[in-house]
Amino acid sequence: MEKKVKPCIADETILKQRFLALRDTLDLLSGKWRFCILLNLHYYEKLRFKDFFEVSKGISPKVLTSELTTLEAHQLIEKSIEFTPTKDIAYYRLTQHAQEIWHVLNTLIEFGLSNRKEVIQSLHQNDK
Amino acid sequence: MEKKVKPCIADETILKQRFLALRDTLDLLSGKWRFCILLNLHYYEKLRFKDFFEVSKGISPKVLTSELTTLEAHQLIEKSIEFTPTKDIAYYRLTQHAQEIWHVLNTLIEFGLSNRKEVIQSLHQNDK
DNA sequence: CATGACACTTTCCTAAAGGTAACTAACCAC
DNA sequence: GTGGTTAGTTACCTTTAGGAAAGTGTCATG
Repeated sequence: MEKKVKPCIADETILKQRFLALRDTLDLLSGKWRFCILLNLHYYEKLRFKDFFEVSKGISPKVLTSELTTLEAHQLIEKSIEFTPTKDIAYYRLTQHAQEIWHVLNTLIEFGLSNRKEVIQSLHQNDK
Repeated sequence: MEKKVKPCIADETILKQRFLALRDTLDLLSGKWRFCILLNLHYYEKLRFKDFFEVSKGISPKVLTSELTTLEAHQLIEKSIEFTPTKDIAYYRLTQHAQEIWHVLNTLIEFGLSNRKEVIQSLHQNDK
C-alpha cells in the first residue's frame, strides 16, 4: 500500500525520527478512503460491510476490503461478531487505540475549517 | 494535483463540513514530498531551490517545482528575493499562515511516535 | 566569450492506486 | 430447492503521481 521509494531527508538525528513518525501517520491516513472510513465509524460507532457502501458513497468492494484490512492491521479498527438467535452479524468498529487518532483527525479538521475560509475557496469549487 | 473523483460521505449536514475540511488538510499534506518540504523549511528557516536536493534526498526538480507551486498556492510557503550587491538570491520560507500547520504536523508526529512503538514495528523494517 | 551555476521546463515513461464488472461462497427465508 | 442478502474475490483496465534525463534561459565569474 505504501510507495516503494520513500521520501527521505538529510539530517540523521534530530529531524529524522520526527520525520519518520510523520510519514507513518500520513501513510496511515493518505489512502483515498481511510479517513472517510474512520470518520464514519466514529460517527456511527459500528458499521457492517454493506453499510459502508451507503455512508461512503462511491467506494467499491475491492477497495473497501483492502482499506479495512490495512486499518485493521494497524489496529485502528476491529471486526466483531454479534451473535443473534438466527444469524451472526459482523461489525467493524474503532479500537481503543483509535481514540488517539481521533484527536489527530480533529486537529486536521480544525485546521481545514479555518483554512477553508481563507485560502481554499478558489480551489475545490466542486464541493460546496 | 488532487484526484478527480473524490471520496464522499452520505451525511449532508453534521459530518460533511468536517469531512471536507479533513480532506482539504490531507490533500495538502498527502503529496509525497509536501510534509518533507514543510518540515525542512521549519528546521532550516529558508532554503534555495538547489538546497532542497540536499536536504530532501531523492526529489527531482520537476516534482520539486510542482510541490513548491502547490504549497505556495495554498499560502503555506512563500518565495522571497534577497538582494545582494552582486546578485539576487531566491529563498523559500514558511509563511505566517504556515505556523498554524506546524501545530498540525506536531500532532501527527506525536501520534506517529507513540504509534511507532506499539504497532508499526512489523512494517517499515526498511527505515530504521 | 566561454564556462558553470542556478532555477527551472519539457518529454517520456513506469508503477501503483484505484475503478468496473462479474463471479463465488455461505447463509437465510420462503 | 430457488431466490435474495451478505461478504467478499478475481481479473482486467484506466488514471495519475511521480521518476529519469535532457534541455532552456539567465546570470556571473574567469
